[in-house]
Amino acid sequence: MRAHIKELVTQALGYLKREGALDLTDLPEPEIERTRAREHGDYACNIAMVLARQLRMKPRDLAELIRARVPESRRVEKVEIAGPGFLNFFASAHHLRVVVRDILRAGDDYGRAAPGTREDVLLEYVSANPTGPLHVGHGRGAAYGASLAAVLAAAGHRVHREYYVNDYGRQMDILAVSVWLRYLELAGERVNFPANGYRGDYIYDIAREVRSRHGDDLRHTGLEVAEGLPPDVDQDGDAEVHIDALIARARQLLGEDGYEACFKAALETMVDDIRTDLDEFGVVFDRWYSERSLQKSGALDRALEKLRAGGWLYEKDGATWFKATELGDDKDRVVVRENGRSTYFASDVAYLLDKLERCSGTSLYIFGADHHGYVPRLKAAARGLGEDENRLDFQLVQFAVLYRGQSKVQMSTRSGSFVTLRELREEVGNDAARYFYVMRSHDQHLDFDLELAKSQASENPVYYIQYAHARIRSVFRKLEESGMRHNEAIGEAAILRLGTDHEQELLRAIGRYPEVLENAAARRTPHVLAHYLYELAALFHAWYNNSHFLVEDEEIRNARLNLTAAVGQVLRNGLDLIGVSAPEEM
RNA sequence: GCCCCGGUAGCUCAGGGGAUAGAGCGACCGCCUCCUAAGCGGUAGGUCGCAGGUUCGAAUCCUGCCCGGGGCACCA
Repeated sequence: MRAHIKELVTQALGYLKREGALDLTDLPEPEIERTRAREHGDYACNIAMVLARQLRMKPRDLAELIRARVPESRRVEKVEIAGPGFLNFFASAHHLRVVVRDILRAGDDYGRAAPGTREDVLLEYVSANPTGPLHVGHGRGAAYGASLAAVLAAAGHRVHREYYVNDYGRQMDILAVSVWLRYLELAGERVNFPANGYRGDYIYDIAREVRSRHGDDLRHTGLEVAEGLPPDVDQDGDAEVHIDALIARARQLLGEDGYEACFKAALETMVDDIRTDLDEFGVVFDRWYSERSLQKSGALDRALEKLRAGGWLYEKDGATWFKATELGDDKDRVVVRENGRSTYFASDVAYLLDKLERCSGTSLYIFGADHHGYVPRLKAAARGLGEDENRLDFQLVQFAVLYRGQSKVQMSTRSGSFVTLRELREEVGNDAARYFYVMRSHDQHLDFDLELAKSQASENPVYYIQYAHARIRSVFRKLEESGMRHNEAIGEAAILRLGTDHEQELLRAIGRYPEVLENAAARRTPHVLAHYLYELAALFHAWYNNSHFLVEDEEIRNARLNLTAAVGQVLRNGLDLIGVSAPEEM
């Protein structure tokens, strides 16, 4: 509809230009926006105000000139001039009628653009280190990423979803060693657990697993482990130095195979756990991309070679550096350390190159707000690789703070007493969690009220929306119980009899759905969809309370049932995109 | 110090160049012989952080300042 009106205005401008009434070389593209107030019609165009100055005309006079040339359209009832010079378009009854028909015909596809009508998007999200279970912060990134991916796909993008698994760096070694030490502990050895080790209970679970698989094969005495190691912080040493030495000792005592056993057990257990967790949350990926595979495939070397060929690398203090500063970052970045190991950033560059080669469109990153420092260095990397940095899109997800009523829920990763995503899901349910995570703009801090999320009352927006859907289903159940049938054809023919304010509002609202999706996709803001669904539910509840559907008059009854079915369809389609179920009854 | 996000009703937040700034919660007042009251209707409540600037038009864009949150590793 929006495109249609834009076309009408463009044609009107074209006529005027040909008639010589407009002294313009280029015709600007008219902007068509949704009106807010009912008396302003359905769509408004501000073109007269925009052009008035350069044409030295009064906006309202110009608007009148344009209005007189707007072609007739079945979908437009009338065009009015209002305020400082707006052209207000009123949708015709015919248009509203077509909306209901389109929704009922398209069903689950209503609002969905054909795949490939927009550029491809490679979306990476969550990508939490597999060193522990996901916590509630990851949950927001997961819910946001999954909803955004679905919205983008619905808007016509081909979307590829990836989780980048950091299975290479030092943190993974620390995890492996933590598992091994717990394993020794379970075997009855006395070992000191390092200050920087992973302390969560899940480490014991993995250790038990390793023990059941390998028995005492990996066992060494506490003395062998500790002998000659530099002191940990609690003995006035350096925690980092201590744990690095511990990793080296583990490698030495266990040998390549034994060490790998601990490492793999830890990695696989954690990744499986995360995958299951996300799966249950309705968050899925097309590919789990291993950081280690970048080494094996040679992608890492290739990326570094590409940077070197471009003259963006140099050696200093035994390390290899990337000249990020010359490409807009605020400091140069090490890619290969003095010890010969590549950095995490080097992997990032390699992964970036791989993404840009695989995806023709945009590579979209979803980061936690604490990672915003990555943005300039990745843009620099893209430029260093000779790629267009505009093919990268970074969305930063702000923190979520949990509340139980008025009081903040304390979270601390260090002590191991954090609230996991799983705990949150078990407490409030997947539907509420998914909705609450995306109901606020992602670049806004989120206060997540657990009590509200659990509440089964209208104050809880999730239940409110779901209840609207359940009510709709219940109307159709009642219909069958009273021995009546829904006749869509009769309803469609009589759709113009839907004349109450509530009905008109609902017709307008469901017709707006495709534009909501388009907007949510373009701005990467699935929260606008969450808001829209709430508004639609509110309009439905108001209508429901105000009128009866199962009336004697066959025409009115079926027309209302058509509208009811259409509203239910839109609610279902929208809820599906944000990963919330649309229950049949509650 | 530099960088990112924010400051809109008592609280949580929409709106991010347009026409009288919106919603939920909370407060107050109403509505069930009728398809689910897990709902609906109404009332009260705002110098859009402050000061300049751009514009026909600024909560919205720009600059500065104030306040809050986060980030600035040869960590991952």
